[in-house]
This record gives sequence, structure tokens and C-alpha cells, in this order.
Amino acid sequence: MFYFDVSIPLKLKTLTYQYDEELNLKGFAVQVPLKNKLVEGIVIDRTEKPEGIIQIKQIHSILGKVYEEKFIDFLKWISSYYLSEMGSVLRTTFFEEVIALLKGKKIRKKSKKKNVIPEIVSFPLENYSSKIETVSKIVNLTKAKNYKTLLIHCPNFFYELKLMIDVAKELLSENKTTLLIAPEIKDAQRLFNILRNFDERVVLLHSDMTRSELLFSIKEIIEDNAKVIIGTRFALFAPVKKLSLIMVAQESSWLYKAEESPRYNTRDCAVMRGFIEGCPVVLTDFMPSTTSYYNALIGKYDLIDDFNYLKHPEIKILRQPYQSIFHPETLLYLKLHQKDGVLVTSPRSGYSLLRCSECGEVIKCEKCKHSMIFRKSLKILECLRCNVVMKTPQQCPHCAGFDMHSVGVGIERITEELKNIFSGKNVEIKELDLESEEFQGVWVSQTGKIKKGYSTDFKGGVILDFDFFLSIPDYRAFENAFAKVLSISQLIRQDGVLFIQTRNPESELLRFIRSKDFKGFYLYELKHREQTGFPPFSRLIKLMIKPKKRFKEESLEKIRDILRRQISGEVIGPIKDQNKGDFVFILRSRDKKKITEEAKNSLTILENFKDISFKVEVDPVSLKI
DNA sequence: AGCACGCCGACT
DNA sequence: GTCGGCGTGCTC
Repeated sequence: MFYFDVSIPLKLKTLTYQYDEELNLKGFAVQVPLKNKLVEGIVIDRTEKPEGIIQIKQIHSILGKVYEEKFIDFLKWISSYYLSEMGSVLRTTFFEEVIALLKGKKIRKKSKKKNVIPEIVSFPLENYSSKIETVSKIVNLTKAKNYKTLLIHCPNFFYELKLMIDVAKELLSENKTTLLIAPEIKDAQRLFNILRNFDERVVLLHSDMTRSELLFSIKEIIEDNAKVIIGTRFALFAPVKKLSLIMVAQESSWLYKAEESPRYNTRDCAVMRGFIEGCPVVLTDFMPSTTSYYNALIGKYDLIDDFNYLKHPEIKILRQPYQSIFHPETLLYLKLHQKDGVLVTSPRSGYSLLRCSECGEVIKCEKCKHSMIFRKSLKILECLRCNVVMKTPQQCPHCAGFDMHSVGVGIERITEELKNIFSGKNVEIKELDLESEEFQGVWVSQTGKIKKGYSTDFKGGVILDFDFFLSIPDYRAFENAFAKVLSISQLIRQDGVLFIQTRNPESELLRFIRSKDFKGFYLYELKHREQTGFPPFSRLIKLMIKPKKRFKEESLEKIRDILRRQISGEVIGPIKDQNKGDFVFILRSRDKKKITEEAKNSLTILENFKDISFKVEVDPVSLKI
């Protein structure tokens, strides 16, 4: 008898089955009995006869090879790195579709233009060209047929898309298979529309497609008709037999983090898939993540710096005046150039906060104690955190004083101020519409509402209250602030100016931003991360504990003690989630291999606690509870 | 006691 | 995911 570990697409570890022939079944789809039913699974490995299992069932039938052995190795890596059951990993791999096709499910014949949906925003492809040397460097990499990761610092988001298109076209002519990943569905859709018009052998994979559309794409992939596979994060699991290249646009995007188990990071998995399958990987971004830049600095990745391939608008740092919203220089620029279109942005929503002049207290949310946003136009106060809305009170809830005044500047207040400044001058003050083709006038937008991928072309702009970004409690706040500035500067013409108003114009961060000194910035940031022990100098693992009905308080203490005993690194928590009653632990260590191993062991012990359930997130996007 | 229902754990 | 064991609670 011979034994095989079989994974079934359920939240379940691999199970061992026997078969009477000694075959290499790794990557084969099989039917196996589970409880009293027959289910489909995949053979992960040959194995030894397991101990302690009373009855080992037989593999019922072998359906055929569906995954390459190296692809199985890739899935095994995901399972062990993200501390997730093999079955959950298998569920992200289009296994259902693969089985349906294997069983000979009929697919309706698709029209030629299937999935090409009309564009909402025109893609200004003709305005962009990618650097020929960069394209040929990537194409040459695919000739070596070895793993290598290239990090390309791009001038803007369109350049990233154009680079993907140019490389894909080249590789199509060589009949090589390319995987293109973009963070958002609309980005993938755009790439698809362009490339599908160029060549038939292009398929799309994103979560908004219907089951039959997905099935069609998977069929084309399995039959090796698809030479360019375009999609969002889960497209990384496309069952391509032989990949020549993986490209990941906007590699720093948090959208690449899966929301359900396994909580994989697409960028990191792309690099690992390339490594295991022996294929080059290209990561692009206009603001590479500090982690990726670090990998380039230590020689793990090759860096191509195309940032200055295009000219960028000038960035000017101005000290935020105390008495007015706008710095005189900003105001002068807005007045001079409003005819060509100018953009005013600020991170804060609403009008302002409200403070009592008598006791000095700012009105806070009763539930979460956060400052409430005053929305003058609606005469309400709202808490963005709890979604609580209340009428503006006449008296201070704290001391019953009558004199309430505005503190802080939100987007409504800025709009009001601009209307005063430009009153009687026939200047329109408008809320930003990224899809508009008109740019004239003064446009206002909360920074959070600004999305990439639009071809607006303002003469100038201003970011107010820049310091807001630095007050966000996230170890990546600096790189995010820098990225925000760059994404706003992409809405501005090359010969334009972007002003940044700040209370601390001498800060080092702003010096780097003004001069677009990326290397200086990353070195500065890395030094700080090294000192404080944050990634890439440590690994973080977030453990979320959900109490069940029969939860006993002492379990939590026991769990904490187990974690402290098992984890040689830091154990932070338990921290209680105010809203949901969950508990969170953060595990952290500079020894990355060790902490994953220790966390894995801890989770095995925690499974014995029947009064809780838990979720785990390796490399969490947010440390917030 | 007898039975329906729902929760929860285990699935090789 | 989903089957079945078992505990809870309602009814005869």
C-alpha cells in the first residue's frame, strides 16, 4: 500500500489516503471518500503511513493531472507562511473550475469581444510611452528563464500600465505566457480591453466576473490558448503550466492583501511563485514600498529607476499660517492660474471640530471618545468611527456653555473660504470630478477621495494640513504620505506647481519629498524601522481571538501565557476590540523564520481551547484592532 | 420518555 | 463545506 496526502477544498488540513499503485500523483486531481461522500481533492505529496489513524480510506479514482508539481510547492509555501490550512489555499486556486472542466463541463461559446466592456474613462495611452531600454531589459530577462525580481520605480501609474502593455505585446510575439496583476478591477479591465483588441490570446480574471466567464478564462489557460492573463490579486493563482513572466503593478498597494484566509500578500506571493517556478517577476510602483526598496538595496531585487523618465511638477513647501487657511503664495498662485484649473485638497472632511470657548473641550463621541466632525451645511455632528450622527447642540455637553467655535479646517470650511475669496470674480468653486474633461476653475477635494488612474491635468494644486498624514498611527505613515503627495502630483501638469502647507516645513520628510530624493527617504525610513524593530527588520503576526458563547475569562490569561511561553519574540496584548468584543494579540520578532514556526506551534495548542475561535494574519496591513 | 431542532466539532 | 453527535427544550 502507498500513502498520499490529499488536500480537499475545505477549511481542512491535508488528509492521508492510500492507493495500491506506486505512482507519482503529485498535482493529480483525485476523488476520495470524506465522511460518507465522495469529494474531489488534489494530491499534495507521497507520504508515509500515518500513526494513530484507525482507518485510512482508499483513493476512489484518479481524475488526471491538473497542477504542476512546482505549483503545488508554491501552494505549500503559502499554507506554511500564512499559517493557513492547505484546503483554504486550494480554494483560492480555481480548483472548482479546473474540476468542472476536467469532468467535461460544456461551456457556452463566447463571442469574440467577450469581457470587453466600454471604458468609462479614456486611457490616454497615446500620451505615454515606456522606456525602450526598460522594456527590452524585461524581455531579455524572460529569455534567461530564471527567477529574478526587478523593481521598477515608475514616474506614474499610467507608465506602469503602458509598460505592462508594451512588454505583453513583445512576449505575445514570442508566444510566451505573461501574467499581469493590477490592484483594482477597473485597472485589469483597462489592460484587458487594450490587449484583447491587439491579440485574441488574452484572458481576464477578476472577482466581479460570473462563474461562466471565469470558467471560460480558466479553460483557455488550461488549454494553453491564453498567452496573457490579466487580473486582480487572485489571478496570481491562475493554473498556468509554464509562466514566462509575472508583472505586478502598484506593488505597494494594500489591496493586494487578501481579506479572507489565507491572508496572502499578492506581491510577496508573486515573488515566491516566480522563485519556485523559475520565472522572472517585475514589480512596479511610483512609490515602491519601503520593504521592496530595501530588497533592492540589499541586492535581492534589481532596481530600475525610471522615475525621472517623465518631468514632474515642482513641489513647494510652505509654512501653514496661523491666521488663515491659505499661505499668501498659494493664494496668489490659485488666483493667477484658476483659469487653467487648480486643485485644492485637504485630508479632513466636514467643516471643522467644535470647541467650547468656556471650558475648552472639543465635542467628542460618547461611545468612542473621538472628536466629532461638525458639518455646518447639515447642522450635524458626526463620528466617522461609529457612524453616529447627532444634531449640533446649543450648549456644550461638558459645561453647558453657550459659546461654541470651530477649530480645525475641513473641506467644507475650505470651500466656504474659497467662495469668499473668489466672490464676485465669476470663478467656479467645484467639487472634484475626476471623470470630467474640463479643468478650468477651482476644484476642491478631500485627499481621501482622490483616486489614481485619471488623466486630469490641472495647472497647480495645494495640499493643506499635510501634517494630518504624519499623525496617522501606522509605521508606514511616512511612505504613505509621500505616496499621497505623488498621486496628487500626477493630477498636475509637468510645468505646474504643487504646494504643500505644513506647520513643520523644515522636517526631513518634506525635504525628501520636495527634492524627490527617494534613496535619501528610504535610507532615512529604514534607519528608523531598524531602530524601532518594524518590517522589513521584523515579522508581525496578528492573532484575533473571538470568544464563543461559553467563553471563560481565564482562557484569555491562559492563551496569553501560552503565547509568552511559545514566542521568543514580543507578545503584545490581549487588546480588546471595543466594538466586537474580540481580542487581539500582536506577535513580533526580528527572527522571521523562528516566529512563524513558534506561532504555528502556538496555534496547534490554541486549537484545544474550545471556548474561542481565532484568525491569524501574517504581515498584517493594519495593526489597528 | 420521545422527538425536533440547532450548535459544534471532525472530516484520513 | 456539511454530516452527524449530542444537548436542550418542548410535547405527549
